[in-house]
Amino acid sequence: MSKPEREGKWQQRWADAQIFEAEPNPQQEKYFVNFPYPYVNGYPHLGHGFTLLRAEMMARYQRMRGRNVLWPFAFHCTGTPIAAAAQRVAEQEPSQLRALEQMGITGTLAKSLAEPQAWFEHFPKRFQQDLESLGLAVDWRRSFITTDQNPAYDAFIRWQFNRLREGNYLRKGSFPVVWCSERETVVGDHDRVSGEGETPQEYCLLKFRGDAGTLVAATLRPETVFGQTNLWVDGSGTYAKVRVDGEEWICSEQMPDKLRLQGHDVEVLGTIAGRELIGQRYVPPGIDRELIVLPADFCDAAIGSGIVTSVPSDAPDDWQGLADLQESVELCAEWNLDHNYIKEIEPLAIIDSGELGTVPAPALCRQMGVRDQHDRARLEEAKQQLYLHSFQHGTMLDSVGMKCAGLPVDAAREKVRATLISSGDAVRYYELTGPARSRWLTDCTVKIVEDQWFLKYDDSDWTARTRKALDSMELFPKKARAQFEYVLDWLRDWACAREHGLGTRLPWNDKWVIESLSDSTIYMAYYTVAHHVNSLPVEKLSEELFEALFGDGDPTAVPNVDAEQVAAWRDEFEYWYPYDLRVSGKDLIQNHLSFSLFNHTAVFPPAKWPRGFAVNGWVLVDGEKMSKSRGNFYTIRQLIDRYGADATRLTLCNSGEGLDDPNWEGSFADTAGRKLERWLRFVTENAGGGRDEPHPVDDWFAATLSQAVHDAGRACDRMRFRTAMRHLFFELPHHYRWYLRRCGEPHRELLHDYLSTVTRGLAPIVPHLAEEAWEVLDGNGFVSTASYPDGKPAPDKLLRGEALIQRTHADIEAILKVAHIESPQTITLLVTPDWKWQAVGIAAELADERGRVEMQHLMKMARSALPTEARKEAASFLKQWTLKEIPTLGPGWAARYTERLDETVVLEQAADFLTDAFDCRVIIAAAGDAKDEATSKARQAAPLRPAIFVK
RNA sequence: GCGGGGGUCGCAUAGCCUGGCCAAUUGUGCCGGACUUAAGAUCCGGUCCGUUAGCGGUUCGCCGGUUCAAAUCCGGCCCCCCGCACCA
Repeated sequence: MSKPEREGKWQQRWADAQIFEAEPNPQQEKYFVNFPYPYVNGYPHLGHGFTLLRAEMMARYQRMRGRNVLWPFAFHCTGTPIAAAAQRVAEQEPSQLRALEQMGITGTLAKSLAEPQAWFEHFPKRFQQDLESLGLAVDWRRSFITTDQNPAYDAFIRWQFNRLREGNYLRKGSFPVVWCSERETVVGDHDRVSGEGETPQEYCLLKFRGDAGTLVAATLRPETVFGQTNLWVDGSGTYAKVRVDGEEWICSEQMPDKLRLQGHDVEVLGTIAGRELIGQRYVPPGIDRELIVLPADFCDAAIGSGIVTSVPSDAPDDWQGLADLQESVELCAEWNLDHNYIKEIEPLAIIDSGELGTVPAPALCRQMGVRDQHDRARLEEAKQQLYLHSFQHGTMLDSVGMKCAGLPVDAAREKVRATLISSGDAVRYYELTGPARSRWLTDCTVKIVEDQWFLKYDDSDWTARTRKALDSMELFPKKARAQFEYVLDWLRDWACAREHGLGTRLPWNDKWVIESLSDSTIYMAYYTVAHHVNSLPVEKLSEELFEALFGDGDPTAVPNVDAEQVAAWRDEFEYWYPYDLRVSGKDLIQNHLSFSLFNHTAVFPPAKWPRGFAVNGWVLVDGEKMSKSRGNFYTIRQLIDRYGADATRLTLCNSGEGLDDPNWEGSFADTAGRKLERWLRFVTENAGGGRDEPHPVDDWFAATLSQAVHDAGRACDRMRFRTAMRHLFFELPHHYRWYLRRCGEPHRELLHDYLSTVTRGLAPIVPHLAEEAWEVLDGNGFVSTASYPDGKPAPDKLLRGEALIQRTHADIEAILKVAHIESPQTITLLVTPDWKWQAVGIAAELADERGRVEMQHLMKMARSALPTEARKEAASFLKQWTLKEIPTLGPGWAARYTERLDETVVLEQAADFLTDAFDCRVIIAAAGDAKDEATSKARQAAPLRPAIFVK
């Protein structure tokens, strides 16, 4: 039977037997594992595969540990990507069509994808097919999609948000968005013809008060107010006089509209020429002196307020503008400025920027050879460089105010901003990070949405409770905990609703659609009853139903649904929930997983809080990031077609564990299938075989096998499946081969034990192959539902004798190699005399915990304890032993020498093996009986290390 | 810059918490041998340097320290990955 046929056969049999369809069983301990539902705008790929498989292996492992396992799966459609992609298909956008084509989607199917509906139908179906082909042990009955396309799920999410609102976990606030004034709509990335990725950026709008009104200037660096020396305006431009929130402002003519969008009360009063402002004096925020208004050509009335505050110490533009004026009497005269006064303006040192000094802008301008204020390229570069550098390394000098002296720049920035805003000397103001143009060909601006809903992740009580939930969770790997703890504190309020895209509408205001990271936080609870409620008609999907299923509701109060039915479903939720494990990539720590935890502590009592998170790195392909442009992007389907499901799973399992990025190795994948076939052949050829008589080395292999299984089980408990796989699949065969070399033919029961153990141990990883092997072994039922093998650590004593043989074998090989002896005639093994054991025992008693032995004391003890004839040799032996051997043996060495091993017996049992191995006579003798040339080697004999003489 | 995780013998990985049986696991690649008409598969051996007796030398990002003893502990530096959000 071919591999695909075999894998298909088992998938069919599992489905027929419904072994993965989870039903509550109060007698049995449950285990609920899940994976963040994937966003279905493509097919499952290698990246999904790795994380997914970890959940899958855990599900299968826990089932074999006797747990009743729930492992469900669903699909996420909320948000803008699918809606936008469908729109683009409708518009026949070439890049979108190409993307589909890359996935092999053309013709009618491609055409149909102009409707989001078609995406929901096509991709989840294919996802499921591909994952079934991979052999996933999922209960597919519970599958669903999100958004209002699915009324039941939709109702569930509405229930969740009602609960959040009742619990006061939501607040309304303002939030900046990218806006098209023409269409009066939010402009997402997908709605732009240029400027994708540009976002609103918060500026600090500074107010400068003077006779003509209040000049306003936007800055990203409020901490530099201490270094202001003047103001800049566009002398040839025209400014607007505007009444803003009761104050009279002077700003660019574009600004009133922007201010209005940002929630200010704006009335345009008239205009004023820039020229008129020049030479006037204004009182700046943050410092205590008047500033003069000067002309500058880099002032652009189209950006911000068209007015710029000047900090020549730290802003290259400002320095250069000032320098240009200072160097030109004519220029000053042109603007009616007193050149002498201008010349006296000097930059003020306010920030220590490390190697760039305390007045970095002039220095940098000179160093880069900036010609004048029109040398834009150099000035831009200087600005970039300086901005980043002082943000990262800068410290405020003692000359600054507002208690900022000594603070790092980023901290000072926050402090100054907050101080100025609260004193009314500045206001928050937003501009885009760069120009963006909408699909309707309008330039976008920033609008403050006033009634934006937020989840209050910043709330300290909520955070504290969530932190408590985290404390009682199990994390895989444990190392991830620090990152989680940091994130819970760091999270701020989250804008949880959108005016566009797909999703569930806020129950109390259907203008808002719940955002995709907010409708995916507690839905794991929905899995517990999904197969019951998915198909319910709308009239049964009441608030009361979900309150009775997941909250505090009364089952008898549910409209249109039988109370007993509701109670039964509630019992299922009670049985399965909380989830025991959620597996994802480590990038979700900072949003999705933390959100999930927050929402659980808001909606559910502590008994229903999540029990475990597992996170992992992002899969690399042969050491490189996977990407379509590199040509190393693989879908699960492609991998299965090329390697088969089991080989794909084995390679994924082998690619890594822990937080490091796992690495899919092509060369491993190429040989994985062969390795698996080899195991199956091995099982087939050996099932039922073996001898019945015992052999001395049987016990050793039995112990080694048991130890390996024990280690593998412990590794699986910690989700270290690669470690487990390596123990069972790569290391055990080495031991088995040694075992065969030692005894020729394996013992019947032990052989069966070996085959059965490895087969079951591999079942979570490569289930199809394991089923096939299990059938060959006449196993009971499916291996998928068999019990994971048990093992225990091997007793040292059992390993010691075999270690002696292995060591001796290796020593002989080394000697033959180094001495260039091709075919030895006789190998004599000279077993150490009793008194050496005794001597080692004495040394062990005298050794301190560092392994040091007081030599004089040792010799004295040895003299009285050891037989007379040995005394002469004992001195040199003990010296060698204590100085040279002990340090290399490591701590705990003494234990291995306390119980004497009868080396003669052990070696004699292995004599046939050694004779065969080296194809020569092997003599075992006491060191004291050494004859002829062998005598010279006899002295080397030590406990557990016989002297060897080769002839 | 901030938070987190890393850097090991061609490549990939184990070991590090709890220092010493660590020249260091396992896979892959490569080399040699057996089997085979051959290829493939399989099995055996080798794969830091040196070595005519089981040994010696030099290694675990770089520099320094602690210790009888450091891949492992401490300090500094360099480099890589993830995240720094309102997006799935």
